[in-house]
Amino acid sequence: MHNNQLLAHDMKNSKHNCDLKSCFLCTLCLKEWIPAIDAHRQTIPVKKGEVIFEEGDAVKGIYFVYEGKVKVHKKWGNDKGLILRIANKGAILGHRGLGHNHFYPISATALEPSSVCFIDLDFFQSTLKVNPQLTYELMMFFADELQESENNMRNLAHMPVKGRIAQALLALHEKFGSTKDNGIDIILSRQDLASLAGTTYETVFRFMNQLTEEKIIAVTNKNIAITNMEKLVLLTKEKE
Amino acid sequence: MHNNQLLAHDMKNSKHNCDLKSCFLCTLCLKEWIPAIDAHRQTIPVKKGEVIFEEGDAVKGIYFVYEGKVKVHKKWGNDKGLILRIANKGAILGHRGLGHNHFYPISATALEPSSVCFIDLDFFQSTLKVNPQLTYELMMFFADELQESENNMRNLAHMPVKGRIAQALLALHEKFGSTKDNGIDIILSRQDLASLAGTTYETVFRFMNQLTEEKIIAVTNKNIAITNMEKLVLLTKEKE
DNA sequence: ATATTTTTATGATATAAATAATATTTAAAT
DNA sequence: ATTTAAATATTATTTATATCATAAAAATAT
Repeated sequence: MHNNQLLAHDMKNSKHNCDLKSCFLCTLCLKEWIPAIDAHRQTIPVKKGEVIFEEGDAVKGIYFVYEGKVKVHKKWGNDKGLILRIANKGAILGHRGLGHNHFYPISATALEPSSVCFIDLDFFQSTLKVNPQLTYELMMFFADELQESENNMRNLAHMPVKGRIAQALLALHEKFGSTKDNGIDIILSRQDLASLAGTTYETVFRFMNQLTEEKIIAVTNKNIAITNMEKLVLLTKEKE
Repeated sequence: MHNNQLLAHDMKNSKHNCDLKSCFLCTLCLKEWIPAIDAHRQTIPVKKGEVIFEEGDAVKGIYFVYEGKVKVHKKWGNDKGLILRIANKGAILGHRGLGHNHFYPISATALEPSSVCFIDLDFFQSTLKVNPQLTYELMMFFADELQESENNMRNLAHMPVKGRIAQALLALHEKFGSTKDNGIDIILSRQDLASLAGTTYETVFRFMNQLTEEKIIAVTNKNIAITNMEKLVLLTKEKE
């Protein structure tokens, strides 16, 4: 459904094609296989806010982010949700659609103008067969993701909201680094930050104010800078 | 003199050693590799409540459950925790220790007298190299686990406790089936059920009473029977 | 340039679920 | 067999966080 629209776009934009050497797929494949990837990939430009695939869609293939940032999220009802991950340059996307369920368990939405590379499922399966190293690393990647997911699960169950917000900020800082003025190099709406910490907009608003008052963070426009890393880390630590 | 000892030892082992054809590992390996597994495996009996490995321990290898049930859990503070999974016969255990972090992110504790098969990491890595099919299926298994973990994450973030308890009971029923008298075929303490639903003992106590009053479940001794599946499922569907 | 939608701001109120406190039953250990 | 420890039962109280309500400011579309 969404894919049809997206596929229609890609013919025009060949200038944004990736360099075939920096993403999860290309760095882990035999170099002899790269031409095959080149022949099968489809580069798809996505606008900010555009949905790449949606929870419940049949899995047709797998994506790699060439440019931009994409949020991976799950819905609950029609106004709540949870962001599970933010995929950036080079990251694999849609791999949750592998496994024995052939429908995406999550949605992917661009947070900024992005460009993703699409590989259809059949070709991806062949790629796995031809590249055991890729299969192995994909397995390892899943192991890491599972570990992180279960950490987050434990945090949702037991860590107070303020700690979860702190944790989210630390993870964003770790993943996206900081700009020249020490701000975390990603722009997120407060609602998205709330969905990342598993809470509501209002609660994020309140605690962000509190963190600012405590001089643990500094917010300029939409840019968040961590000014007291120790205290922020302390907030994520279990008590007693 | 040695003979008697050996005989006794053999008898003990043959009773508890696995048949090399039913677990995750053995069903997915080339049959030619089975003797190698046989030579490297170590069967370990574990008592009820015994810790097989603990969160933070260095990863030495991987386990397969031959007999019994093992809870996989994460700690928070020293009195709180979260059960992530209950591994039963045939299941792989400790695979969260694969990935790039070489310390177990979780603990494994036997819920009943069990028997597990230990494979050291080096040999397991060789096994993966020799058996691409195993690597592939392990990757798929991780994909499934990640999907389940993220479902649970969303539920922890948004589903009310009663729904999460319902969800936990449904998952237990799905996984362990039921005894002749329609009870879910696992005995869990209320505290473990609480840790599985991500809540406290008292809250589980309250809602289990409520579910019993509503004739959705029936509890006899420690055995839980689902008497109204539809209503139980409905509780997991209530949004907003 | 103006209308409309989305995001942000902020206090008041409601409530779900945790915590606390205590009694009792059951299981494990000496 | 008896002490000790662990699991269960139960109600009252507290608190953390969501919900509600409303307004202003930005951003996006017309």
